[in-house]
Amino acid sequence: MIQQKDQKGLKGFFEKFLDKDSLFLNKKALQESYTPETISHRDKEIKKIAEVLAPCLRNEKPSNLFIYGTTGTGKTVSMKYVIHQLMTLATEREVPLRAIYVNCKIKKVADTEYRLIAQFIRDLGREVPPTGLPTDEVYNIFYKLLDENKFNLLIVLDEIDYLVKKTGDEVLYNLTRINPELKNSQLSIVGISNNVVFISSLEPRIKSSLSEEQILFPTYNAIQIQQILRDRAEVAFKESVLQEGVIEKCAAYAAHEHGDARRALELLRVSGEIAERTNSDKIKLEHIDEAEEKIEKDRVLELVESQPKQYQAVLYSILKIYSGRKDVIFTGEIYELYRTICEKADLRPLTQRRISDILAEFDMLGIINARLISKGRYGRTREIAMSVPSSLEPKINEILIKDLSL
DNA sequence: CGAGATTCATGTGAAGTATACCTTTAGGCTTAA
DNA sequence: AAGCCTAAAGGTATACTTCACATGAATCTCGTA
Repeated sequence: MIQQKDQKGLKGFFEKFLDKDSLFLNKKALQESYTPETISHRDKEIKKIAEVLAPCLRNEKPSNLFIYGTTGTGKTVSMKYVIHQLMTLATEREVPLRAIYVNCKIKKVADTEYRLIAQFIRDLGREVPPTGLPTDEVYNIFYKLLDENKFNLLIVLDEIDYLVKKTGDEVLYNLTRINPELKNSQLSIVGISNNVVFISSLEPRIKSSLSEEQILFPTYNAIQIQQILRDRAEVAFKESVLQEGVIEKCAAYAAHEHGDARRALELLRVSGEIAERTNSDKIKLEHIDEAEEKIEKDRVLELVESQPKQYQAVLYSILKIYSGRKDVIFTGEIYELYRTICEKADLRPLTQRRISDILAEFDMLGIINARLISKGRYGRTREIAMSVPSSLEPKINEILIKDLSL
């Protein structure tokens, strides 16, 4: 917070900020949205994707494709990379090809059947209302859009397991069955999932249709991550701003988390930001530790802040009980406290049924750790514990109190 | 003592409801001929 | 008479509620050793 007396110096501060040499050359290279020129250690996978999808350049329908592997193994980047190349070539050669990338995990965008199809339509350049239309009607608009113009459509469904978990596999069934109805265009689906066993949980007919081709992305080892980091760092940072061992340490942290390259890159970026902010002329090892903390903190706090009020009230009850007694909690206790909190926060309390679902969602988000247990004679319940670092609890508490105006 | 039966506290699926939003339709008003 | 606007009617998706049944191990019950 900048105090009154400092305000005169604000201009000076900005000037100094501008004059100061940035450690970064091109920070974008470390951001998640960045698609690098070349992707290391994924040649085989990328080639395979390309092989599967190539027919669409000849206006033939490529096989549906299913890609799986744990987080941060480069599934999304590789896919985006191939799409990018395909699209460039397609425009060059005037091949009628379009690609839609959707992340099904994003709430309120693509987490129901209706919203998913609506999102496709929007991506194809037509507006549809957020609700109110029959789902059939939305499908019809989609068909028509496809049939009006002749082109090949490539749909990439990232985190497809979330979609199925929430809405069932009917969507996939409908999508895989669209093709025979289309006269002009063709539709291919690429599903991406972190969950390795996901595909086997599908109904056989959908399973076979979706996974005409499958590609597994193996995890990176520490050496590979190091190289990925070096490649990106070269683009992102100015020369010799990295202290000896920084790359190795980032890689080690990430390898710890089963080879998650995304985390490693984020770690490196945030370390750079911290170094810059503290006026260090180099990124040092201790910046990484700080970054590690900051990332987790930001992730959790942002998540907490973005939750709807009801969800926050539930979380507040959990936090309140949990921080008073560092032990597992049961659903009943939470619900009881939740009701009194609703009263204080001027909220209409939801039913226990609903709270049960909300708790399950928190579990999925990784804010809490819930386990279904039976206490025999004393019933059955979820055994719940907070799963965020306890150092964050006061901060979360603060946010919740503010948001719920308690 | 041990095999079933019982029990508790809540999970969970299905169906129903409230709300917000959409399109269609019918009526009323305006306008131009 | 045609055209335009508005409000009501009729329909949907979504978030939530209600209802009813499922769960599963600690505990109880009761026949048997």
